[in-house]
Amino acid sequence: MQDHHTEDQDRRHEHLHLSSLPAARAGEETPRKTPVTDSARNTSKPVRVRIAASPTGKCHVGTARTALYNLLFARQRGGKFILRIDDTDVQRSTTESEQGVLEGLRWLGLEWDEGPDKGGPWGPYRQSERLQLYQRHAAELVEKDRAYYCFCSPEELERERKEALANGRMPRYSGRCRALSRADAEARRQAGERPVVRLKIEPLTMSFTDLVKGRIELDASLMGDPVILKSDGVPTYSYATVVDEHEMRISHVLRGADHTTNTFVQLQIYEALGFEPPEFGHFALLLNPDRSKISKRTGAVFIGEFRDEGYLPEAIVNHLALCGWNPGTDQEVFSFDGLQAAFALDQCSSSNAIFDRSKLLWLNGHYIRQLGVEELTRRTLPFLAGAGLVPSEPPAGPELERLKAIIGLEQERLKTLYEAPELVTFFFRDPDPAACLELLKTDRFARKHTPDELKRALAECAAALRELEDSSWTALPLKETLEGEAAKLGWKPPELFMPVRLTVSARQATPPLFETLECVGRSATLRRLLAVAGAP
RNA sequence: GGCGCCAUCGUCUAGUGGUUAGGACAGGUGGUUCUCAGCCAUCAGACCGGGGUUCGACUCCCCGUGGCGCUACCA
Repeated sequence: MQDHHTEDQDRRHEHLHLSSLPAARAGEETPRKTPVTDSARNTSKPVRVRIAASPTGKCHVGTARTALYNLLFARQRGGKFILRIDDTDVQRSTTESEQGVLEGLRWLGLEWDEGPDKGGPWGPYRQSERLQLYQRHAAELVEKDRAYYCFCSPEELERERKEALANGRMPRYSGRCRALSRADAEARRQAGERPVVRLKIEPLTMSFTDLVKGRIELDASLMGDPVILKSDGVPTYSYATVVDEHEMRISHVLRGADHTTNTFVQLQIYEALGFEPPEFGHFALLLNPDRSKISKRTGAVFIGEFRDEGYLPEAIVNHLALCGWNPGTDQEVFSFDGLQAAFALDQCSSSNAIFDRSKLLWLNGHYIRQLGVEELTRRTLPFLAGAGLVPSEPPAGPELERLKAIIGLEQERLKTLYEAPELVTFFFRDPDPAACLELLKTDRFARKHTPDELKRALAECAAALRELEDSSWTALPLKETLEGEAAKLGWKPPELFMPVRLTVSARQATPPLFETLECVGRSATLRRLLAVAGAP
């Protein structure tokens, strides 16, 4: 009897441990019939991974990173990447609110193979559209006596919880309704009461081998019986996820570390349902700069915000990849294909990482410099149009050529697309002469001479420059002319070049002066020089 | 409170008993240069604390401490 009980427990225990390595059982007398190793299972099933997104209306960086890791894993194994909407929280979920999440992922280039918008063999891909499935399995669990109806009221539960806390005990469900007979439960349901369904937790010492964190253990006897179906018939997260992972043939559940502990409840649900659990891997979380849980309070955490701030999707993907994973080499810059080749779960960090903005900014600048001028111009267009510098319909012909020249000049000083309008405005609009004059008084090079001397010099420059025809208004002749003027004045080059720069752009930093003048154009340059030279 | 996970420069991290503890971003300095940016060079900067184990610990073990997570009819 005793033996039988032990063996029974042991067997169940084993079932819950399918993912543990056989080595952990070394010395066991009777070897398992078919010892299953992680690697054996990995190759025996087609790889299907998923991102389970809450329809919160926005795509969170954490969600994006998890999606990326899943996608990379799927692609390198020739598997499928599935997008599922976990919208069982009726309060927060609206039909439109999933749109933001989809947009964010898509903008990053993290395209899914199956999802709510494109269907697939195991849909629907919204949990709210699968309620009957959960309810059916829940009824089976009650039938099999692995779950039971619980009629305890939320108030009652809350009171017990507080009481336990006050007495320093762990708050967990007492299991009172376990004792209810099936007949009583049925009668009360007929009478109109709306119970929840709770899973009967087996008080086992459990463990599983996490693909990124290694072996993790937990004593299930410390858990209370969890609700799997709420009184309104909607499943709880842990339960719905188990049913879906199974029904959708998910082979590897790769998700955030906030789900590590939940995994044990889920393993018990798999066991109760008679489903073989998938592999699990939990990624360490992304944190705020103060090491607190990441939140919208502390700056941008949504993909859409980064897009609006002029970040490139490839920079974000690259940075996200490096936040929690490393290639084991000194390489920092990765294309998506490069990531796909290098990514590995066992190189993923198991300690939390701060989402570092400055490194992202550097990467963004790097990718901007890498882009062809044509492509960079195309991507910058929406920002320029937003600032009213160019019409919203894409320019063509000479207009486009000029725009490309301008963007080309600013390319290596651009860290985000968002900065573009501010940097290039002066190519399109004359600056305020008064503002230029102010700068002439404070700039460290211009300061070498009095405002009157400067105005005279600018007027002379204008006169000299006027001699250049439109056709020879290019960097080299411009350089020769202005160098000649500086020599004539007996000034060091910067003492003249800087005032010219300030006069033409009202900015202390611009691309190289002569290329800049070329792009600003003959008439605008002369007009601006004269405006400041003749300013009061 | 209980349980789980984690702990190397400011940040992301490499490192698996013996290393000048390496790289990248950010910061400092210098060079290139008409400014800025870029590029190049260079400097500074870390093993949470305490006990063990060991000839020898960043590395292994234990205890603290700290962070994060879970402990819901949220996901």
